[in-house]
Amino acid sequence: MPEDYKETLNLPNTNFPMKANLSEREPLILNFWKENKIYEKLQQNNRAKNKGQFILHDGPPYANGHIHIGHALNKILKDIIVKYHSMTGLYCPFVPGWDCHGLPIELQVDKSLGKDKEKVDILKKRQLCREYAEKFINIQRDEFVRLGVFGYWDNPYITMSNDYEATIVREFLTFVKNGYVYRGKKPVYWCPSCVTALADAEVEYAEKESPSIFVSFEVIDKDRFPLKDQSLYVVIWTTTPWTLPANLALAVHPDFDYVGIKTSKGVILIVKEAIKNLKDKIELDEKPIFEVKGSYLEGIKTKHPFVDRVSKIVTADFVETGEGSGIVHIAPGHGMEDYEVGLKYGLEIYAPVDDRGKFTEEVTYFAGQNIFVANSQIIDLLKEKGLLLWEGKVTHSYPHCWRCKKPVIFRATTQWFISMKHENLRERALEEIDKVRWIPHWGRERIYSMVERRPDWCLSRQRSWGVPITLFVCKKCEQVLIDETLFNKIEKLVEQEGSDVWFRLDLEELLPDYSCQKCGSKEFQKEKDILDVWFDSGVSHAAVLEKNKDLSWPADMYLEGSDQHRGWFQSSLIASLGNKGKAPYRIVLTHGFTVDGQGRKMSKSLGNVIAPQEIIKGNGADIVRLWVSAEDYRDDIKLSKEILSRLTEAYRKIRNTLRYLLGNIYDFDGKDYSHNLLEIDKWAMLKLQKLIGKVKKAYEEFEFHQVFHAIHNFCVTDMSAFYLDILKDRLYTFKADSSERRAAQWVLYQIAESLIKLISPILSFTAEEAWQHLPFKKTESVFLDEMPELDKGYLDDDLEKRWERLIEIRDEVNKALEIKRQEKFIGNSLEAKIIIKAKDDLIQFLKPYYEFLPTLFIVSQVDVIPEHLEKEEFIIEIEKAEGQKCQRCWNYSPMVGALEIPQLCPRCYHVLKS
RNA sequence: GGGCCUAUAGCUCAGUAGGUUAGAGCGCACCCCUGAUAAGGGUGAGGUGGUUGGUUCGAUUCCAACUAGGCCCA
Repeated sequence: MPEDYKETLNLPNTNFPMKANLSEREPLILNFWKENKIYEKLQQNNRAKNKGQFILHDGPPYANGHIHIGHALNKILKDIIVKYHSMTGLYCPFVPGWDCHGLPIELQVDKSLGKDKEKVDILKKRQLCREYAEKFINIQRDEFVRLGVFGYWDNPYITMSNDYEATIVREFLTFVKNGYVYRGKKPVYWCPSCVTALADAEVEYAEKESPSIFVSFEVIDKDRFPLKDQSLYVVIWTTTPWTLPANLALAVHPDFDYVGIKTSKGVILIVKEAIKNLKDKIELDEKPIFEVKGSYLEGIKTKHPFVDRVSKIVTADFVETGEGSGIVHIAPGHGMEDYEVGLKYGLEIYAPVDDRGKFTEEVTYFAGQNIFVANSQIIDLLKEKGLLLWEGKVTHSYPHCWRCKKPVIFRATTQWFISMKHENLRERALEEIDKVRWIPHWGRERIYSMVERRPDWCLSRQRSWGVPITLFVCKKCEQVLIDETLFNKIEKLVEQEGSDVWFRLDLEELLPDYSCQKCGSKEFQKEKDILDVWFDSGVSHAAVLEKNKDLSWPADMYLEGSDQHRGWFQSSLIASLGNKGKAPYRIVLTHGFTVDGQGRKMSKSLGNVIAPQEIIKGNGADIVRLWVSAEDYRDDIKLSKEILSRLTEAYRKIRNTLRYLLGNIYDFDGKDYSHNLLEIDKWAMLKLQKLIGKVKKAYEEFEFHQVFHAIHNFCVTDMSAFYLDILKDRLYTFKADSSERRAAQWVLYQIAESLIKLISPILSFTAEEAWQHLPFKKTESVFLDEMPELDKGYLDDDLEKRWERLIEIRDEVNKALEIKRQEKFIGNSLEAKIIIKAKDDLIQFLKPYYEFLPTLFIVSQVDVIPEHLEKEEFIIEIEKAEGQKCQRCWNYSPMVGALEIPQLCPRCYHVLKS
C-alpha cells in the first residue's frame, strides 16, 4: 500500500466558496457596506485626498412603478463610472434623484379616486399624488440599492421637496424677468364635453363616421394661369367641415405637380395624382389644361367660401396625395400641422370655438352653434354657394376622450412659452452643444438638429400635480405682473411651505395691493396652470448641482438613454442657458435601449420582458452588473436567457480564478519576493501590467465591454489555461516556504489583489466578498483602496516575444499530445516524454529553457535534438515517459524506486526529508 | 413619412486609414484528468461579414438603395 502523500502537499485552501449563491450572499454584503459606513468613508477619504473630483449628475427617474431593466442598466452604468473614478482617488459624490410631478401619477390618483375625482379639492388631490410618489421613491430606492449602486440614498433630491420646488419657481421667474416667457396660442386636444384640455396620453382612438367633402376656393389671381375668362377653383378635402370658419390658408406640396382640370363645376386645381380620386365623383376631363409645380402656387390668393377673407396658398412638406386633392385646408388653431404652418407663415392661431365646443360670436352664420351640429349646416351653405364639389361619408380612426368617450377636437388655447428667439437662445444653445463632448459622437448631430428646429417651449399644462406658474395677469389689459420683490416673496413662500401654498392662499393673500404696471388696474388673475415637468427636471442643475454643497456646477457628466436628447439633455440645456448662459454638463453619454435576443423591444404584449428583480433572484445582482458591462451600450442592448446563461458561465470562470488565487495564498507570509521570480513569474507580472493598462484605459474611455473581455480573457487564457496550470506543480509539491513557492505566491497575491480591484466597479459584490478573503489587505473594503498602478518595471518586450514563441511551441506540443491521447497512448500529459527535433536557431533559443520545458509542457521529460529539417522549424514526437510515476508529484522519473522511499522521485524525497 | 443609429460565427465582442486562408473568449462536439472537483486541461468543427447595386485592379472595410431592428418625431 503506497503511503497517502496527498497530506504532504500544499493544496489550495480557502473559505471563499466556489458556489456564489449571490441571491443570498449579496444582501449580507449590502449590510456590511451599510454597517461599516463604507460609502461615507469613501467620500470622506477622497474629499481629504484633494485629488480633484468627478461629478456625475443623476437624471431623475419617474417615481412611478417598480424599476425595469432599463433603469437598472442606467444606474449600473453610472455606478461603474462613479466607482471607478472614486477608486482613482477622485471625489465623486453621487446624489440620486426622482422626478415626482406630472400626469402619469395624477392619472393613477384619478383612477384610484374613481367618481370622487371631480369633487376632491386640489390640495387633497396633490396630497394623494405626493403620497403616491413617495411610495414609489421608497420602492425604487430599495431596488437600486439592491443592485449595489453606491450613492446618497438617504438624502436624494426629489423634485417635489420644498427646496426643489422653490428652485423651480425661482428659475421660472428668472426666465420671466429676463423676457423669455410669453403667452401665446397653441392647439391642444380638448374635450368639449368634459370642458378640459387633454394630454396625448388621455386620448384614445376609435372609429367615427365623419362627413367627407371636397370644397372649392375661388382663385383671385387667376391671371397667373392660362385660362380664358373661366373661373379657377382650388379644391380641398376635409372631414371636419366645422374647421372651415377657421381656415386661413391652403397648403400644397412644393414638389408635387398640380393641374388645372375642366369639370362640370368649372376649372379646378388639384394635384395630378388626385385625378383618380375625383374622376368617379364628378364629371371631369382627365386631360389637364395646364400643369404647374406646387412651389409656383405659393402666395396665390383665394376667396374663403363663406367668410369675407382671403386664404393664401402656402407650401408644406406634409401634404400627401393618397386621399383628397393634394391641397390641405389650413386652420392653425385646429391642428398641429396647421399650427406649425401658421407659425411659419405668421398666421393667426385662430380658433373661434369656445370651451364647450360652440362657435364664438365672431363666426358669421354659425355663432353659438355646436360645431358637430354645424357640420351639416356648413355643408348646406357650401352647396348653396355652389362651392361644394362632392359630399360623402367616411369612417376613420378619430381621437376620443378616454373619460367620456366622446370625440375630442383640436383647439388653440392660451399657453405659456419660452421663446427660442429671445436673446438668441437657439443660437446660443447650438453653440453650447458644440462645446460638450457627446458619447457616442453622433449624439451631437442628434441634439443639434433637434434644437435647430424645435418650436418654442410650451411650459404650461392645465393640470393639478405640478409646480404652479406663479404669475399674476392683469384682468383688464392682460399684462403680466413682473416685480422682483413679489417674485422673491413667492419663492420664499414656496421654500417654506411648498408650492401648495399657491393653491391654498387666495389672490389677496398672495398679492396685497398691487396695481398693473401698464393700465393701473388693481384686478389681477392668479394663473392656474402648472409647469411642464420637463422644466422641473431641467432645472436640476440649479436645484442639485448648485445648491448641494457636496456637488458643484457644471456636472462632469450626464448619462441617460438616447431618448433624452429630446428630453432631459435639451430641457437642462435650455433651462441652464436661459439663466446661466452655459450648458450644465461637460460630457453627455447616452446608451441604447434594452431589447430581446432578436433585437426587438421589450414589451408585455410580446412577452419578452426580463425584469431585473427576476435576475437578482435567480442569478444575482452581479450578473445584472456583468451584463451591463459586457454589452456595448452605444447600440441597443440585448438581453435573453441565452445571454444570461453565457454571462453566468463567464462569471463562474472569473470567480473560480479568484478562488484559486486565494486558495493558493492561504499560507503566504506577505513578504516581498519580487527578487525571487522565475522567468514565467515575470511573464505573469508582465501580463498583469498589460491587463491593468488595458482595463484602466477602457474604464477611462467608458468602454466597459472591453473591461469585461480583457478580464475574462486574462482569467481564461493567461491564468487558468496557462500560468495557474503550470504553477500547480510548484505550489503543491515544493517545500511550503521555499523561495520558489513563495515567489509564486507573491505573484498570485499581486494578481489577486489587482484583479479584485479591477473588477470591483462591475462585480461589486463578488469583489467585496473576495476582498474579505484576501490576507494582508490594506483597507476594510475594496472600495476604500485605489485602482492598481501599472508597474512599468515589468514591461519587457524581449521577454514578451520569447514567451510568445514558447507558447507557440507549447501549442504544437499540445496538438501532438492530443493525437496520442485520442489513440489512448497516453492519458495525463505527465505520462509523456516529448522529443523536439529542431533546427539550429530554435535549439539556440531553447537552450536556456531546457530544464524548464517539462514544467512548461506539463510533461515528465523533454529531449531537444538538433536536426536538419527542410520545411518545418521543428518536429514533435511523443514517447512514454521513462521510469515510474512518483506517488507524490505524479511526475515520471527513472529514479523512482531507486531511493530510500521507493515511491518517490528525488525532488519529493528531498522535500519530505528536510 | 422625417431625423439619428445599428446590422461580423449559436452568444458577447475585436479588427481592416480597402489588399494574401476575417480574430478572441464563451457555447457546442470529441478526448483527458479526478490534488481548483456542481472544478481543471487539450483538440476540433462553426462565418455567402443583413441584401442588392456602384466606385476600384481589388470591399467586410468607401458610396447608394433596400430589408430588418432601435430611439425620437410626424
